[in-house]
Amino acid sequence: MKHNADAIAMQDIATQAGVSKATVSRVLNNPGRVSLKTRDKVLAVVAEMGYAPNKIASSLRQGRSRNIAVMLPDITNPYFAPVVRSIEQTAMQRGYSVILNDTQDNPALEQSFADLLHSRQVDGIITNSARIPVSVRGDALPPIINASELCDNDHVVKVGVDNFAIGREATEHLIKLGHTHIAALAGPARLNSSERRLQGFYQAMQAHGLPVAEHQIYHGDYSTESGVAGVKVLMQRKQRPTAIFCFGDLAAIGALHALRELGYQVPDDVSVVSVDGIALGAYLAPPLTTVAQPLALIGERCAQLLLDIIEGSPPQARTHLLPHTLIIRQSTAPR
Amino acid sequence: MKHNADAIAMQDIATQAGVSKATVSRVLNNPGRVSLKTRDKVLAVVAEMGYAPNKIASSLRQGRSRNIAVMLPDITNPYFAPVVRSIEQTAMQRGYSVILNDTQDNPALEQSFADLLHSRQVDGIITNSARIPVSVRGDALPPIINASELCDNDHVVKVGVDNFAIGREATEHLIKLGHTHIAALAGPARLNSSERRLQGFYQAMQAHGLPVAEHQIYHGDYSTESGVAGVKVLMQRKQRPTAIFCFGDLAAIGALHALRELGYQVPDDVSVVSVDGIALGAYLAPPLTTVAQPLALIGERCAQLLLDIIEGSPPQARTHLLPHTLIIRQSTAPR
DNA sequence: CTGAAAGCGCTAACAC
DNA sequence: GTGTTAGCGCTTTCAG
Repeated sequence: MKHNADAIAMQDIATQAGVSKATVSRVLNNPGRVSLKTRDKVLAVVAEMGYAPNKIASSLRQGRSRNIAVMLPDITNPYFAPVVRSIEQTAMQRGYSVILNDTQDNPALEQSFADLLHSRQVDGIITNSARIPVSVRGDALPPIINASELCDNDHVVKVGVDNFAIGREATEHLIKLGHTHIAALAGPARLNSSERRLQGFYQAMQAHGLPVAEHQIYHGDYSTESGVAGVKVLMQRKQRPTAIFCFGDLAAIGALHALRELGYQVPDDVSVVSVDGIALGAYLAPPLTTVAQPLALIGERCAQLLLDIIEGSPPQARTHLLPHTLIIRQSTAPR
Repeated sequence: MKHNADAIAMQDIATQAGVSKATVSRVLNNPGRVSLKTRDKVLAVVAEMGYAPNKIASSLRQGRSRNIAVMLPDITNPYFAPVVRSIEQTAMQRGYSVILNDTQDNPALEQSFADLLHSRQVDGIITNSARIPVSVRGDALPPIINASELCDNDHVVKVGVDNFAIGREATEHLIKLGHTHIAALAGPARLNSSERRLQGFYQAMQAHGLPVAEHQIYHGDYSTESGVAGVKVLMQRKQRPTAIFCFGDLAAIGALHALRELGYQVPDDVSVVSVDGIALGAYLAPPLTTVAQPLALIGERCAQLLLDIIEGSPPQARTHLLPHTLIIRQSTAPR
């Protein structure tokens, strides 16, 4: 006996309960429209036979899958895990399932995942890349949420943080501690998040009359390895920084590691501030000062907005910026 | 114009290309059975109209969804992310999508996710919990892979590591370094992985004539917080350990943190060895000695086995134990 | 409040 | 090599 060869269909329930398929369907989806008596009878048979409606058939008939896709560059980055978890929870509460797409930041893969929408396998997509893989035209909002890395397409709903303010506040924290030689261990120049943080950095420096030279900036890729590499470069430049602003916690972990290897004490010799607020930050040596993003909230908001669009209640606002928080721990100290 | 109101169906392609639906379907699924000429014509029309077959309809007709579900207790644990990524990649290569289920270790949720299988939304499940949420009877293998926490049901295919050997080898590493007072910061007693590692620990200690008392064991829950709590308890017991065997890297991170706070030097005062091999381990202070699990391989194997079962080629072996590796870094040192 | 019937878009026999 | 036909299992008019 094949484990699923004994599939029970709605017709079986109907026959057994002495009603029609239509009535069984109503009991399951619109209990209100059925008399209490038949309802109980049907429910009893359903329970007895262990019946579960075939969701594929239901999807086909209704023209929607009740699935959404989450596209992200790397599920291995601790930044994304809480976001995904929160998306999944919210979706589940609203009756949707989440299909995960780790794109490894590969445009070809992003495109292939976008076909899920086209082939009706998902009703919408939350993408954490600025490359919107679907042609967006017309006046209706497409069922797409653009998170983390925001694109500049006005027809797409975006959820993120104010990276400019984050860059400014992280830098100001360092400046207030008396640092004047501050290096920035940035992300890829092509990424919006990195560019905005960098602008915030420049603006804070300028506002305090602090000059910024090219050699104070290092462009990595947000990875731990790039944090290591960045520190090695930044610390051997003529004007050695007394503080480093890392654009992501993963890079900061690498930076802390490299600084330690080079024999510098954090925060005594060098202060380190970063961005993201991953859970592990509190357990690093030293515990990391960071501008935390509301990861769970970002995920929840993405899911709510996407499902609202899918279900016909598109939001008024296109861009949703969520609040960040500077968490001061022990990786920063007065100069 | 609704963005998807203009859905193109296979019939449209057929009409446009002057052939029947069936031929279009063949071109897309069995190109070999169609003449080169019609094939080209159909493909041209498909490309021109931007057609993508409705996967829901195909699924309904074929009786399989080409989706699989991955159930895990917490996507936020760095142990799972690489496993999931690898599952996703393998599944994609074989034409399947992955539905993610973060169960938060909640049996009720696990059950509700198992209904995905029942309602035909997925063709199989990879579960990282020992609670198999589907009644398994009969001789055929159910489309379920049990990973990480292995259950003792012989009808289920299991993928994991040899936790007994891991426990033994981690402990022996410490013993070889001259440690005799070794504490174990274990996981929940109800979990198979923790119990096996603990048995391995006992066996190694016994084999070297080292006594183990109750007070050398602390049962946490694999979390960072439990690592902190465990160290605080273990270090204030009469016979203070000179080495701690943490049953997971996350707990080890907490342990390292707590040890630092209590003023102990690792590895000078206390050695720490752990299990998992998460990427961050190499960047901790000090870099963590750990018994690494082959995370990507585990994920890949889970996916391959599940898809093999789904596609009718069930494996001969029920239990698949994958190789672990002791990675010696700087958190352990001679007594 | 309930049933009959149509059909979502596709694939797989089965003919030709 | 290609077309015709019959559903997959469900939901939803439309009658009654």
